[in-house]
Amino acid sequence: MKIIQNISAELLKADIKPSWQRIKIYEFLLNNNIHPTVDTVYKKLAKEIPTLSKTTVYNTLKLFEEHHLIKNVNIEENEIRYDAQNHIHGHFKCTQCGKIFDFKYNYKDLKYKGLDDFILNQTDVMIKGICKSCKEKNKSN
Amino acid sequence: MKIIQNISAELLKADIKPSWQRIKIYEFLLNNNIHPTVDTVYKKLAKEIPTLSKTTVYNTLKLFEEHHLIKNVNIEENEIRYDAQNHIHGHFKCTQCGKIFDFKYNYKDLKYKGLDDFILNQTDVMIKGICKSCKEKNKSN
DNA sequence: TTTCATAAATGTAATGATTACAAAATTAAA
DNA sequence: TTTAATTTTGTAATCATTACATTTATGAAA
Repeated sequence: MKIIQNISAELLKADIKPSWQRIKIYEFLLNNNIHPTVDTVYKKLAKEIPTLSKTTVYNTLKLFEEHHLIKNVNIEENEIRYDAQNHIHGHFKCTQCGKIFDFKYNYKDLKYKGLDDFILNQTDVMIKGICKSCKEKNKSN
Repeated sequence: MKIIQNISAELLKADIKPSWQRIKIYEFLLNNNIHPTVDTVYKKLAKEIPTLSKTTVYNTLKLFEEHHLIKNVNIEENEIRYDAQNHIHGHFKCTQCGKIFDFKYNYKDLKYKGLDDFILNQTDVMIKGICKSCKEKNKSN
């Protein structure tokens, strides 16, 4: 749980003017590592900020992304999800229950062929499969 | 360049009845490793098959994917792309020119933490950055 | 060949996420 | 306070995808 002042300071450090909406949106992302969609963020915060517009959520999240405060995680086909975690991790999507799991991997050991003289800014490892819980559920049937 | 008979046989092997549309769509994917969108496939083939419907392209590509003949590559935020290559490779997206590059990586060395007892079906490595050509273009400015 | 049943393809309409845009509200500066 | 700039808001437009009903093609049986 980060307090508002810290959040405000982090926004400023990223060259983002800390408006109330921006603070609340960033706070939500920091306190909810659930790779939320725009709609999820909007619905949760609309309770606290009744005047909140979905366009604001879209604009704000895009702004955060451009300032490298959060990452755009391309897990689902049809919607953007965001992730505010700053440690390197991969995403596992269970194709049965739809849940998304974080996992760690040895990213330092990764070697690439074909990307000489390319600038690598963001690496994502995405795995699809069946999660433990679904796997066990399937066994019992 | 695969010939029609081979393509037909491959479809049958995947339990897919080889209709003319399906053959042409699969042929296009095999001969064009460009991670095409549905729209790209549709537009190219509409010239050869004037009656082709975009819905058919959607349905067919989904069918191919369900039968593990092709893969759904989640490179862009807003559209599905497909890949018929069967060797393991990653995708690099240049955030400047938008081009997508394939690259090889040492996938056998990848180790995961947090996915014990999970079934891993498909692993994707996606990198965003600046390609060599754009990097050099930027230098000269 | 004709008939019938099934599968595949087609076209249109609906959905839903995202974006464009202009107006309203807020903030900062003068 | 006045003014300008920034941020937020709401509505309308866009565009990829899907739903669905109709038409067409295919294949087997008579």
